[in-house]
Amino acid sequence: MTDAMPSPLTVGQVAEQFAVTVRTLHHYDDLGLLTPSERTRGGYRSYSRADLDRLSTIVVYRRLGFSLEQIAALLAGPDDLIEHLHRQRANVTSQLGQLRALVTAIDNALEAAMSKRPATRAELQELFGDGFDEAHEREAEERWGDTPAWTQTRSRTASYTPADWTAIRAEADAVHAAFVAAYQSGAAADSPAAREAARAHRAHLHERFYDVDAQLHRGLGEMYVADPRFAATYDALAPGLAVYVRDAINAHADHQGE
Amino acid sequence: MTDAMPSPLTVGQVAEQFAVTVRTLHHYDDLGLLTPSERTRGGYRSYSRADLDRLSTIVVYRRLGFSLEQIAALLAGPDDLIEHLHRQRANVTSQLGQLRALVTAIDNALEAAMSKRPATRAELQELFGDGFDEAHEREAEERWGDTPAWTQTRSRTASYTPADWTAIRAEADAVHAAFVAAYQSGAAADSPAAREAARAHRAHLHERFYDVDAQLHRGLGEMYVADPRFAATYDALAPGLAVYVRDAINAHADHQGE
DNA sequence: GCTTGACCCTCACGCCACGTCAGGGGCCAA
DNA sequence: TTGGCCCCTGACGTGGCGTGAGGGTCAAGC
Repeated sequence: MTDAMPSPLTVGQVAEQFAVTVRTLHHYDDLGLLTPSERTRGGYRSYSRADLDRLSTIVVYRRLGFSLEQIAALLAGPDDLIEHLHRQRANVTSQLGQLRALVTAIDNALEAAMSKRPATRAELQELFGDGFDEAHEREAEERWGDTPAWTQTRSRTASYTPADWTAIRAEADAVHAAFVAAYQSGAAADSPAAREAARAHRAHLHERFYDVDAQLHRGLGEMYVADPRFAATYDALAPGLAVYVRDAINAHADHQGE
Repeated sequence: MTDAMPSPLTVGQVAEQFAVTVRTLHHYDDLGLLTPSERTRGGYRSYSRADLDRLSTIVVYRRLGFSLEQIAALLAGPDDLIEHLHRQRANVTSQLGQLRALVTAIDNALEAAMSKRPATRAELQELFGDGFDEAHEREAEERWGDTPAWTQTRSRTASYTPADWTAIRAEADAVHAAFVAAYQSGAAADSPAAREAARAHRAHLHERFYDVDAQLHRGLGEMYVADPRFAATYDALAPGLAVYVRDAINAHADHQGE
């Protein structure tokens, strides 16, 4: 937690500090993208402070989705970063469009493959597992039965078809996956990736169950940490995830409020 | 344009009919995913009607983003297609979230890298090339000067910064890329991919320049075909694209109207 | 029957950013 | 000196094909 590290570092130390693997550093060395400025007598790579600066630039560019070749060009020439960023944005936006079309296609396939009657309890249970049994539902009723959110939830979910429920389940899984991906990539709880996951989380609840404003969203985040059953659900996906989710929700809300 | 093809087909014929490459068919054969039921004396692959049916299933699954391994499983076992579709949807949705976060990150980088003064004419010209000179602008003024769309465009674009303009350029490029990708993939003008591109096109204009309803959007589509300069711009990206864009816009509008 | 040209065959390497062994050596404390 | 942890350099694997190289096959026209 302190940066009182001696200046020349070994691969392992550098790897840990930048949350990359040793293999990645070897790879960058092979490509000539980041060659440590010294070697020890024994042949160990020895990274200077300047090497670390360069690496941090590389890591940032990588997070922006640049290829290693592009990064090398950016680091070498006085090329225009802004122009590269625009090209990159266009690429990513184009990919976004393709993916959105893909989701539409999948949804169409799903609709074609499924019947449209409202879902039975058995189907719900199969979809959501132990989390969706009668006891769970009765408790929710007792706990929130007189809140507007619960009323809204009851009226909206009553008409959902099996297709809707499986879509909802898929969305929920995707939201969880996004949180886990951000968390395990080492991104901070207020990083774009984490805030994006929080945004998706709120949008999911808002669209499928009940109106969620920033205030209520923060409350949910706190509950995920405070209520051991919610905490256990998240921590089962990745230890420490519940706290991360709460922090990401708060970061998202802060960011929106600006 | 007729399907009066003899039933046993060679790789080249099959490849053309399904818009895949010969190498792809070889690859599927290598994997055992699609082994043609016969060979000629000379060793040529010979695809029967049943082989073609199987291939069409494979192609559809590929468009839905399944891996070849998953497709093999789906074709082999009586596995649940619906479950696979949900998993696939969750994956794609997760990727969507990641990409959205990436766009945010890039935008932040761009904002950090650029100043915020309004853009100069020289900058606009550099960005948009020949399409943005004084003559062009005067003509536009004469042609549309008294329409509400043009008034709105003037008032909104006046405050755009260089960062805004480069983002707009990137978006426009992305929209074009989406049209070209859909067009060249062989997808019909009313396919999800093409309609998604049309949606992005309308959203782009709507957000950046002036309010575009379905009616106005259709009008623009017709103009892209009718006005030779617009048609030339699109056809330069890919011959026949102008007509495709118009048809995609109409398909999108029809779909929305349902 | 022979030539021609379009089509087909089977290897086999290349791509991208590493992951994952395997086999061997260095470093440091007890 | 021993042990345990770290480091080194190859070298192959991943997915879904693209792209040759080097050579055989087929149908049509002469």
